[in-house]
Parts: sequence; C-alpha cells; structure tokens
Amino acid sequence: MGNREQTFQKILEVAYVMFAEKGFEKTSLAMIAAEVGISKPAIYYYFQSKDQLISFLFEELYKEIQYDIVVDYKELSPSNFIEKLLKIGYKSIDEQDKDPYFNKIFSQYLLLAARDDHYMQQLLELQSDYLARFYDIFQYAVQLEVLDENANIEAKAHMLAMLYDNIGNFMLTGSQLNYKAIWREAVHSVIQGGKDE
Amino acid sequence: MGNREQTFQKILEVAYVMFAEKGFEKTSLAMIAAEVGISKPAIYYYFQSKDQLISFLFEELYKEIQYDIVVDYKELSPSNFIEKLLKIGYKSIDEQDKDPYFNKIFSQYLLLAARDDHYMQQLLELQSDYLARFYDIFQYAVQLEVLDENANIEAKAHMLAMLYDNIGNFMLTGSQLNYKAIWREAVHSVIQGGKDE
DNA sequence: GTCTATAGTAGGATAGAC
DNA sequence: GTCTATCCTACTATAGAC
Repeated sequence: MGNREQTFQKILEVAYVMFAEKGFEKTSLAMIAAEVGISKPAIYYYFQSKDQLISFLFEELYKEIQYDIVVDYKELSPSNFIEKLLKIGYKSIDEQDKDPYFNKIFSQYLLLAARDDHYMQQLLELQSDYLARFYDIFQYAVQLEVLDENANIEAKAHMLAMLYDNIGNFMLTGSQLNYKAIWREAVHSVIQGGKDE
Repeated sequence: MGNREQTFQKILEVAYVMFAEKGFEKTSLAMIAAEVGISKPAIYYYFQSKDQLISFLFEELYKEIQYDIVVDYKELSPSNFIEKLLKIGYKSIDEQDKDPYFNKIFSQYLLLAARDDHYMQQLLELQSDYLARFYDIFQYAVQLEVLDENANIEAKAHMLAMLYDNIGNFMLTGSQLNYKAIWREAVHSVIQGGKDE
C-alpha cells in the first residue's frame, strides 16, 4: 500500500469514528485532518468536498450491509428452521456489540435521506432488499411446511424484519434489554401462530 | 394571549417545522426569524441561545409523548383484550400520518442523546416508561387469563414495544407497507403463542 | 418587545509554494 | 502529496437605540 492509499484509508477511518461520535455537522475537516496528522487542505487532495467524503463513506457501508443477512437455503430443513432463524438475529446482536459506531453513523444517513433523494433512494433499496430476504425465508418455510400457506406470510416476514432492525436502534441507546430473549420470543410466536391458523 | 406569548409560540411552531425539515444545524436563527416575521436578535429576547430553544422544544415534546399510550384497565376484558391492543397500534399509525414532523425531529434528539447525557437520560426515561406500559398491559392479560402466567410476558411486551416504536421510523422513510396488518399479525402471534405454551 | 449594527468566530474551500 | 496562507461565507451572540 503506497503513501497515497495509506492516507486515503486513514482519512476514512478517522472520519468514520468522528462522524459517529460527534455527528457530521459538528465534525469539521480541520478536526479530521488533525487526527489523521495532515493539514486541512490535504483532505481536498483525496476528496472534492466534505459532502463527497460523507457520501463516499456511505457507499462503503452500503456494500457491507448488503452481505449482512445470508441464508443458505440448502441447509434449511423443517427441524432446524427455527434455529437458523434465531441465529440470524443472534449474529446481528453480537455484531452490534462489537462495532458501536455503525449504528450511530447509519442513523445519520437516515436523517440525511429525509432531505436528500439520493440517499433516500439507496436506503429504500436496502430496506426493500432487506424485507424481501425475510419474505423469501418465510416463503421457503411454507415449502418446508413449517408454516401454513394460509398464514399471513408477508406480515410475519415484515414484522420480524422491523424488529430485527430496531434491536440495533435500542442497543444504540444503551438499553440493557434481553435482546436475544426478545428475538427468540418473536421467532417462536410467529412460527407457532402460523401453524395453528 | 398577549403579544409576547403570541410571538413566543410562533417561534416554537416555526422552529418545530424547520428543524424537522432541514435539521437543527442547517436551520439558522436567521431563517426562523424571517419565517416568524421578526429579526434574528429578537429571538434572543425569548431564548437564551439556539441550544436552549432546541432544548425547550424537547421538553414540550417530552410532555406530549408521556400521554401517548393510555389504557383504561377498567375497560379491558378477556373478550376485548386483543381489540384494545390493536387499537393502540392503529392509533399511533394514524397519528404519524397526520404529523410527519414529529419523527423527523425526534430522531434528531436521539442523535443528540448519543453525545449529551441530559438528553440521553430523558430518552431512557421515556423508553423505560414505554416498555413498562406494555409490560403492565401484559401482566394484566395474565390476570384476565388471556395469557398463561408461564408465557414469557416480558419478552412479549418488549417485542411489541420495539415493533410499535419502529413502525414510526419506517413510516418516516416513506415505505408503503401495510403497517396495520403487521401490527395485527404481531399482536395475534404474541397472544396465541402464549396460550399454547 | 423589537430593532439596527456589528463583533467575533469558525467553517469550507482555493491558490500556489515546495 | 502536503504544506502555508488566505478568502469567503454564514453563523451565534451582544450592544445599544427606539
């Protein structure tokens, strides 16, 4: 890795942390530069503007998220279906403990999206991709006869997706809830309810 | 209402809308003053600083939220329990359609809270109050024998509370989901799951 | 109670040297 | 590739007149 690439990555890393901790607006380029160990104008060699730096960071996160929920359908069976569904939630809970910055940054992009169509469009893509993954899993559950085909598959899938999403937000506030128990309850409720209807 | 009170309220109303639309940082006191029809320094007659205006607005919202979920336990019976629980969600969904500003503002205070203990403390109070209300309702459900006492009451209550909360966030992004169907599914899943265990 | 005028500060961004 | 120096703009906040 050359000097150029090194500084570039360092700026991104520092910006990621500072944006998460202080927010986009309250983080000035001067502060980032100081932390990186370069001067403010040097940042302009790598990024056209502060907005472009923020936007570039989003693109990087965007790529990461898309590989977040991965399910290997070949592994799914009627007997291990619930277990696999539980693991999806557990994994997310464990990861959010590890990187406390991610959600702080991400919720800021959500706010930006309310005023910027470019971000909004990409976030909506993420969101619908996200909802679709849960929906796919539930459709497969019908095939496996874990769920009745008359059960309200879509509502069940969206419910779990929305809960999954909000666990991250709650962890952000530092609430010490038993998230795994909540997720377990949700998964069991949804699956059992679908067998009885 | 005197002139003084009138201008004071007008500043708050204008600030509420502009903060929601553009965000705290991108809304200057000059913009608020222009919209109100006074000059910028005039705002300092009513508020010590911009931060104090933001903080005051939060206090007002804080009071509103606390009266959000109201349940009259005398009205609850085994036969109408699910119906009443459904109404709590429906009401929130309908109200968020009406005031699109509330969530946009509120999510900004959430971000502030991550860096300001004062906000964090109050938000945590709101959140635990909120979780407790759902928990109380579910404990009452056990009394009514709508739910088995061995059912995981706490997890069920927290699950519904978190879903309830995130419906607002999703509506903020403009996602056109069938929120009432999702809420209905959640309520039914949770109650039915609890009877069978 | 609201104004005009202005101080003081800090931000993003650019020009040009090395 | 990184620097110094500097510009422009916009903001919060204050002083003091009316």
